[in-house]
Amino acid sequence: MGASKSASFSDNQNELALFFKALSHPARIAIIEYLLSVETCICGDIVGVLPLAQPTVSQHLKELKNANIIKGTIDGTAICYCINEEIIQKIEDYFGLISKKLKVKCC
Amino acid sequence: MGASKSASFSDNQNELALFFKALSHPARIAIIEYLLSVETCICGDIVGVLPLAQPTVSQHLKELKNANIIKGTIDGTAICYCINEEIIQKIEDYFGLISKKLKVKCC
DNA sequence: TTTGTTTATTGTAATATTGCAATAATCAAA
DNA sequence: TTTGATTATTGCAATATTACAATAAACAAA
Repeated sequence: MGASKSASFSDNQNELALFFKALSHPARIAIIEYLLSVETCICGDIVGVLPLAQPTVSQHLKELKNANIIKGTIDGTAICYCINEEIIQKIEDYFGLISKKLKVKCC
Repeated sequence: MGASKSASFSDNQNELALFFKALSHPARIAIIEYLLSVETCICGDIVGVLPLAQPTVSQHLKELKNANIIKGTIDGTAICYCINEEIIQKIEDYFGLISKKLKVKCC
């Protein structure tokens, strides 16, 4: 074997794992940090910012998009990428919940 | 090629990516949820809870430990596992920071 | 239409992850 | 010391990820 036994876990567990998997590469962290640093969402220069070839960057962007972490809309020849606020809020809440549970229960 | 070009990114970006990688598997999410659900940190029955063989669970626990997400201390024949509060707080803060930036900048 | 610019897709090689049987290691209790 | 219980390690097969050259697709402007 070798494939992940995702069918053995709950939908919620798989969903969370997929979200974190999308963030599990430094290039994708760098993309998010770049999107946060620019003043506008319209940004057609992500390729020039990263130390990776264009097809590789395109692939990483696709993964972030599939995971619903960024949104991309066509803007002439360029693509406008934005961070999806909703999902960030959702994850912040998730860790907040964990924190709250830990404060009560941990030794 | 095919290996991750981690040397091309900052220490902080790599560190974050490694943290998320440790959470990028449903079994490891399940382990964390289980640790949160039990009333005490002393828990030698994680293997029985997961739909995976003992060596596989042991491997997942090792990865969570390496990522500093859980702490394990020996307690007789069993191992006592706990969630590392510090790192959870750190990540909660990270997403909080992203949220704050988004509220100001996003279109 | 041709050219230039930008992003996506395909194909492929290198590397990493996942899962588990077999086995080892550790330690408490008989 | 032997037995039983629990966790770790090793070795290997199946699968997934990463990176990029080559190429395609889409579109604006000359």
